[in-house]
Amino acid sequence: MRVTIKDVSRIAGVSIKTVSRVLNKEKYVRDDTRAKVVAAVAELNFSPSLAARTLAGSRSFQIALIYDNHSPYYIHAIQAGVWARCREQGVRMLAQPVDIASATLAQEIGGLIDETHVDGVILSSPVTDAPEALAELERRNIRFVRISPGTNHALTSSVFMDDAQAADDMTTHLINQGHRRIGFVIGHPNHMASDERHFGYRRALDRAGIGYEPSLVRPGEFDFASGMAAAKALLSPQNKPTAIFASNDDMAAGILSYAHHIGLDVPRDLSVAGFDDTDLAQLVWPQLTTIRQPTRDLAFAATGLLFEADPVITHQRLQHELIIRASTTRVRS
Amino acid sequence: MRVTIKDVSRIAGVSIKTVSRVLNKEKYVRDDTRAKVVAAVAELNFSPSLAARTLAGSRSFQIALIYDNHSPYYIHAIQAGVWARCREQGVRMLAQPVDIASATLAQEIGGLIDETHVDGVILSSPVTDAPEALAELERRNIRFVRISPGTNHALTSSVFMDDAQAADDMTTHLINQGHRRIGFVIGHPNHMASDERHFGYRRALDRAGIGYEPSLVRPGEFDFASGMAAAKALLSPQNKPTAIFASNDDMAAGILSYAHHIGLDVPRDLSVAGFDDTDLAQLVWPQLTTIRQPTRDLAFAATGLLFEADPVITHQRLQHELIIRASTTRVRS
DNA sequence: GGCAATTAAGACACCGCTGTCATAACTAGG
DNA sequence: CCTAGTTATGACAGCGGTGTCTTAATTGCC
Repeated sequence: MRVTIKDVSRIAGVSIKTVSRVLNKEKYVRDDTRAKVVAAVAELNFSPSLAARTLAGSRSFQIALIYDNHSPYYIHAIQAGVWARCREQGVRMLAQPVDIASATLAQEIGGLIDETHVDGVILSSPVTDAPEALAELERRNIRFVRISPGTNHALTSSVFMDDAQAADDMTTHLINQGHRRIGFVIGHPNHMASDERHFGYRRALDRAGIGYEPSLVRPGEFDFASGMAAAKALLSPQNKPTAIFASNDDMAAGILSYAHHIGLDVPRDLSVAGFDDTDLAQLVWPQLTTIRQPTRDLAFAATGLLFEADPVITHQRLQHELIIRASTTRVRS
Repeated sequence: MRVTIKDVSRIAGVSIKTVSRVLNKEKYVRDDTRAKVVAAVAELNFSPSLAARTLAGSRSFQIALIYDNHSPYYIHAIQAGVWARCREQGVRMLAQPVDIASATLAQEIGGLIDETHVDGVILSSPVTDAPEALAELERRNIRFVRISPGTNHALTSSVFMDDAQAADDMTTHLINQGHRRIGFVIGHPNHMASDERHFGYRRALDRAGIGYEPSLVRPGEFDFASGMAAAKALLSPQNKPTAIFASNDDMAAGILSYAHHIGLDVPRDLSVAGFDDTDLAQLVWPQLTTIRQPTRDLAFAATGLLFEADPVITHQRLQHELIIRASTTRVRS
């Protein structure tokens, strides 16, 4: 049979309510009483039933992480960050993949909340900007924090980095290395960060007095294949970029692959830069110059905001970092 | 206020027990009664409280996926497979990372089960072979299925692939391409699959009448860095392998990187093969010849076994596939 | 030492469902 | 038409905790 709070109370010689107080770290328990309870809990190896606590109380000790992102690296880092913070709080994490294009998105999220009574929700991009999802969460009046939202910043607490500034930094770095014809691959249109990065690229060019040339800019989807395709278009004879800056590492890897394929030497013939600093950046050759996005830390911080006692809306910006590796170099004169 | 089964029963004009019957697809409900209930559920957009169902009933509609694996690709695929199967069953998945080296492993798993009352557990390698974890699950008499266990096969249902045969296939492929000096990088010692793959490599050599040369075999840890380190050791002048077979793709990527670093052309000067066919295999250049491990399908199948009504111990072998890409070629004469 | 304020502990209802048991409504066979 | 068996539905307790309220014990202060 399952060990219950009753067993603990019997062993400790107190009422179940007192055990409950100790479990929940409430005050008004004498130290010696607390000690007896703690001892009984240890002796019986008691873990309280989440189901019962949820049903009787006003908390469920669970939060949900909702995501729709097909980059394993990104998701892995996000999960790790959320999980680590949950662990500190003694709260369970429910990982919930969704499809933001699905017609039943709101229903799924609503059902999740009703079924599980989660205490809060973490939204990762691009679910952060799915109106149906946001509306559903608002309607249920549940606390949620967004990681790198692109829109509607006043709505909730959020954590993010400055994507525009990061892209600006990278572009400026390339310019400082003498590059003037810098290709750019835009990210997935669903992600607001894509716009920001695009904007940062353009701003840096502007400031340097370099004209923005549409033929040097290509759409992408954040995946390897679209990186390859973009490279193919950008590396045509009339374009002749000396560097290509991709909006994420996967696409940069695609560019590398295509460049090798047509016999270019990176970085001698072409500099390639990525964005995100996922593990992949170091698993390709040459290793990618990229922007370190503090993904795990963003997730960790976001989860911390969710647990904040005072639910005031807070925005936390985490610092990115320009990581210079072997895939970029000074332009040949 | 929350919508409860009472609200549904009132709208439908039946008792709460009847609503419960419909929810649980029990028999002994007339079709017209069922229709009334279904309509009321839809009208109120009712989702039953998991906490209440868990507490009152004998099921929790949740299972746990326990893993300790630092390959994002692998975990991503495993999660996706488990999740897809859970979704079909209307069951929630609790993802639980653990540290199999931790002294509190058993306690953590025990606590998880006591707290959440999960209906079953999926174990992914290498937790599949952590004795404390297995003992704890046995002690709690909970159903669990293992994905690619290395030991103790009679203990539980499991799904797996034939790692030895796969490594044999790959080695044989290299031999057929004329390679005789084939280096091998062993996987992480915690993983039983490492032994199997190592064994398969050796068996293929044997069959071809090629001697097993310890200097051509190096330990690894399943990560990029250990692949690089192994390459450094293997590519010494006295060794001169014409091919290196790594026990996973991450290490193969490390080998590629080191080979490029010292100016080797892959596959002209050196063939490199991986194992797993993670996304990474196509994100490096040249793309890796590797073994496709049906990771997602393994997870999907394992979860299916967990839901099997009749809990008979079943072992399901899924087929691997030799994927030939650009990183290997005929040996130069 | 007496009284109010504070601290400490327990009694008990109840959270929203399911399991068990009782009972009502049908169906079939003689 | 009656009885037994089957099908359909409901009443009610109880799962294991927490919230609220009550009461007892202790403390502080004049």
